[in-house]
Amino acid sequence: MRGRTRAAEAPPWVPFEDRRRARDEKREAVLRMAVKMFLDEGYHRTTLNEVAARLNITKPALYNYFGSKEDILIECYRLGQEMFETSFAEIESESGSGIDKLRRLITAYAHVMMQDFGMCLVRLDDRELAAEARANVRAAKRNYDMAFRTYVARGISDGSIVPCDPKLATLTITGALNWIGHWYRPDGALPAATIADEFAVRLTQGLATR
Amino acid sequence: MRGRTRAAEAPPWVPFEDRRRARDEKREAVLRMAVKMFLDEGYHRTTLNEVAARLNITKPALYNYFGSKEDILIECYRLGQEMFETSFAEIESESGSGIDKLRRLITAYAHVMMQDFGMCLVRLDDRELAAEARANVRAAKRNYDMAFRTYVARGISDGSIVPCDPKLATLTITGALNWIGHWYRPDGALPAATIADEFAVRLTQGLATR
Amino acid sequence: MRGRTRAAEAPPWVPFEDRRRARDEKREAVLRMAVKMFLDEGYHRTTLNEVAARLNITKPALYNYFGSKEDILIECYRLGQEMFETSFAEIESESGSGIDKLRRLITAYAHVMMQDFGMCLVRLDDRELAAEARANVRAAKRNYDMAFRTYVARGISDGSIVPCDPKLATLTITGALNWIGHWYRPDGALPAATIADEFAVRLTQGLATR
Amino acid sequence: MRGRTRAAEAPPWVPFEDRRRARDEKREAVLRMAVKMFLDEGYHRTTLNEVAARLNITKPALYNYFGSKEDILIECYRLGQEMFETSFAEIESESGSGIDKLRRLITAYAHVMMQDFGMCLVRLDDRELAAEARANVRAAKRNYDMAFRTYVARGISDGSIVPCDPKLATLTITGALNWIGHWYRPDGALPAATIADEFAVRLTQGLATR
DNA sequence: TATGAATGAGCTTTCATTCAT
DNA sequence: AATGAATGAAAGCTCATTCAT
Repeated sequence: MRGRTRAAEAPPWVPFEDRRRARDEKREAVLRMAVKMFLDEGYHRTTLNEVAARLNITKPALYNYFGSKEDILIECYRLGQEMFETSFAEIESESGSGIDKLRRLITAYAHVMMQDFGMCLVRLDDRELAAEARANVRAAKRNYDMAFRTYVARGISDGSIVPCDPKLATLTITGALNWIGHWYRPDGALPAATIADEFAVRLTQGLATR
Repeated sequence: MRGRTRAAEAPPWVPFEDRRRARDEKREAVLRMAVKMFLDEGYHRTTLNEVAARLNITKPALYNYFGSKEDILIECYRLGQEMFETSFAEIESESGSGIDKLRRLITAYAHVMMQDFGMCLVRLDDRELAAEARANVRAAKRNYDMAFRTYVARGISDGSIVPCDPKLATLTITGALNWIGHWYRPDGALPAATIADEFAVRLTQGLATR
Repeated sequence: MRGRTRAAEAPPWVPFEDRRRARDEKREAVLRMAVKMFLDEGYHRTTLNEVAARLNITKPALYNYFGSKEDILIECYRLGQEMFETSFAEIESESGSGIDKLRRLITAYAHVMMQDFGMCLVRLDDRELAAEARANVRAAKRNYDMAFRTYVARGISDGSIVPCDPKLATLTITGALNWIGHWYRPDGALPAATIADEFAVRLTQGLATR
Repeated sequence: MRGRTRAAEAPPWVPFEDRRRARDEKREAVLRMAVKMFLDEGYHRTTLNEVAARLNITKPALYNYFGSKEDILIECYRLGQEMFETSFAEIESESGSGIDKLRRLITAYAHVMMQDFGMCLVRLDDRELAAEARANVRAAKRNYDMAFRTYVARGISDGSIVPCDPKLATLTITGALNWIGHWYRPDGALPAATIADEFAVRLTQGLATR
């Protein structure tokens, strides 16, 4: 009865749509809470009980949104990877010399590294993941490294970067960038944009021709 | 014959000394195995049972050498800290311009970071430690950062380093260095000395005046 | 039909109430089983596994009702103390001469001492408890002793008890009473009421004036 | 050779005797320390390590004197029983009316109950013992109870004690006496002799004819 | 006789996960 | 969709006891 009355008042797909949206919002809320707690306390020391409690729900309710604790972790990684990959794709689609693109890549990478899901990739331990998911994550990380290396190599080719070993050059750059995830505090003295821009300058200082 | 001769030559406390030495050696063996496994598998996923099994002893035997799992972890950190601090003290005692000492610090830090106990400080999670030990470790880490910052500042003063913000300059250097602990493989293509020397050059390229 | 009728009659919170009641009942069942086993076998020798097994549940299920083994013990003591204190309060609120109240106290104390939770106070070892809980229990025990001593002193004042040292007089009385917890068997030859009444007579025989 | 020389100097059994005496003394020292700690901390919470440490020896050394922890406990009980039985035998061998002997028994029992080995029988848990030793201890305890009951009955027969139920009369007496083991402190305000004498008076006050 | 080292057995506690409702 | 309750699996730690020396 009630259902019909409602259906008459509004397009029939609205409740479903609403319901799905509500569901998605809750799922996201779980994810945002979980990532914060994973980063704060570590994956192992974060119990699902505590995650649920902070969301004012109970532990089994989480299983409506995720199949397992590991699934939550996988999703954290996935969202982080998405952020990286979106940034990277945009840079790749643009034109510019090797050094230009390298600088843009550094800036973009730094920005992602200062967000919860982005820093997951360096702060959380991918050995928590089962083989498949772990392989996936590691492949992604390697790809990001390769992106840096590719731009360095391109810069050497097009003369915008001084001749050097792209592998070693990249290792210092990505190291400095990844470490951001370990010290950055959103409420700290340094704003994210400053950090990102400074790093782009500093990390390419020795590489640029001129 | 030899036995007798020895007995005549050696002081009577030898057996005790032997025992103590054997004990110390075993303690160290535990530690070396533990640190390897902590680094390989993570602290949480490494069970004392497995550590013991790999040493061909049983779990409770470990308690002859360490009071708790956490004590083993603390000792790993302590040995790492010792390595850093020994290196640092030597550099501090030498003379040289700011940039010189910074370079030596980078080389030394990189070397320690490529050894098991040294990389503990960045690979293991100090949140596993109870309050006191954790505070200790974090203070040590801060000190190391300060050492870098101090040399940069000194270099700016003595004109060997270009004027810049020591804090930001240091963040890229220590980031790149700390990250070594996450990618270095003793059996990899790059020898430790190469990495250390290259990093010293690269990470100061943009800082040196001339 | 019946379902509906019931639903109409009963308030909607009944299921919740039911659940809570069920929960409380189970908690009590745990407690009753635990106290029996603690008394039978001793606290240390009673494992949570055995407690759980006798209740046809598993060990971790116990942790739904109690935070730790010690918490169960604390609760046993608390229930025992409650029984003593309820009895005592009632006697205190009544009127009567010192010897009258002493006799009533003896009877009441004996009765509590012949019940599981009551005899906990003398049969279980309060050194199993952590400092705070132990202090609490010991204070309670001292209070009970003081109640006896107070009534003896009062009886001496009002002339219903012959002059004597209240401390020593009390020590024989409470000793005899506390020991009940060590020999009383519910299925033994002597009914609880007989014991309580006899003790009230016997233990005051030498004290009453006339 | 050396043996002979020695044998010539002194009776051959002396060293053996000495050695045995030394051994016995050590055994006793273990026992005295153990009983103190069992009483102080409880049998379970007293570890052999701690016993050994307090004697400035090591844990396995204890096994030279006792076959197991339980053996130590058994010996504590045995020594306590000996004390009781010696006292009892002496009283039994004397003459006197029922009430006289009952009073002497109370005094003697109280005295034993105020000594370490004596109070073992009521302070330590005989369920720690394996079946045989436990049966032995329990039989002894029953015997002591029976001694009291016998003297009460004898007193009723010879007219020195008023007619009453010997079982119930005895329960108050032995209860008060056994409880001494739970509150007596050697360094307390009441001297042992006072306690023993007072108890003898008080606990028979209601029983004596005249 | 005494020791350091090792062991086996056992216990409490934790936690992700499942299930009936 | 959500809950309370329960579970299996596992981990760290303790301790009496044994053994080679």
